[in-house]
Amino acid sequence: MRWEELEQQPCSLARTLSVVGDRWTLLVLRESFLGIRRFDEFEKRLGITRHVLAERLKKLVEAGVLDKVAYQQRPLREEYCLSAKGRDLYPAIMALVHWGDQHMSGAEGAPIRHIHRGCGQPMHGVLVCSDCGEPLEPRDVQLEEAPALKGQLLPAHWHEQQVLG
Amino acid sequence: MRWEELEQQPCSLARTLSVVGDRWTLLVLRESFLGIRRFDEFEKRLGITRHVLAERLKKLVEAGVLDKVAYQQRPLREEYCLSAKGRDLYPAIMALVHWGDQHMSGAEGAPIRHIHRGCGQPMHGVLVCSDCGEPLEPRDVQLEEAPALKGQLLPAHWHEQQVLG
DNA sequence: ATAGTCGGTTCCATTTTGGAACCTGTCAAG
DNA sequence: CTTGACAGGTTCCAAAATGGAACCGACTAT
Repeated sequence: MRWEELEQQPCSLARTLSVVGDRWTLLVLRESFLGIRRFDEFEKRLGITRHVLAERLKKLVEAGVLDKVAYQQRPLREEYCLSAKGRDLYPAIMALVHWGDQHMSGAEGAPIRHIHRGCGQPMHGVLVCSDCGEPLEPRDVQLEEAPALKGQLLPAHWHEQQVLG
Repeated sequence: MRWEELEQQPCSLARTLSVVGDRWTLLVLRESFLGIRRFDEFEKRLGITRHVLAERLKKLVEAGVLDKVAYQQRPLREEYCLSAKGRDLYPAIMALVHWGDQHMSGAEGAPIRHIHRGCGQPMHGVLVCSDCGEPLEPRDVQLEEAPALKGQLLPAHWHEQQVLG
């Protein structure tokens, strides 16, 4: 499988990774969530090369994750703003950040604390079932292939295994 | 910034990406969550080259995300099992999958449906506040740099902006 | 003796990245 | 009216990562 094929794969993870699955893209989006919108600000804050930054921004715009919006004419200057589709990546980014907080922090603890304005407390994101609200454990989630893909996605005998923690 | 420096950065997202932030690693972990454990199974199901697969598995073992466990002697054969640290990536992977389900599915809908065994319903993961249980919106989360890093992580005037959706 | 299995390693051509220099409009200062 | 600065790129080359295929080593099965 090569990279261009990822988007075509019948797997939502692969399809997501075809948009955000590389080294720099998620860091660009982190900056977007912090309010960074301009080329040179991304460049300064990330230390990314201009070449790669231009390419990533272009891809994110093509994917509809960022919108290119003019903020002045003469000379034309545009900035990159999160679209609704881009903002929907927030849970994924928070989940990755929380894993880093848990498993990759030194003795000093997490670099950034998150305070929920609703309740005023330090917090982290917890993934729960959209139906019953219980925290999700891998073992509690049963997978069902879409009818058209029966037998193509899950390993043989998947239903007999208790593999997920 | 080059890639080896990522792990050293005072940012939990960058640190997480130093482990799982490349094209193939998350797909390897997807297979792990489906119960795949052996080299040749990863290879067959992913279409990854043996070269890259060997390197990714080695990195994941070094990072403590997978454990290398012998399943036979003579000849020694080992398989790669998710550790607790690896299983903690489940929320992040589910969040990425859900984004793909929402934004990258064609007319046929999501390739895989998730049923919560607890409540028996089709569901997806929702990220909620660990303290009050409300769904998380970017605008509701206030960021505070750790004392030692004051002024180094957030953009100037971050607190004056309403940027996040 | 021969073939097959599993888990790799080696080699080379192609792609992607890092790093620096250069380009294009526009304004502002000297 | 020349010089410099600024924002947002593009171009070029060397270095690193990847894809693809072949090879290897320890064993087992026929």
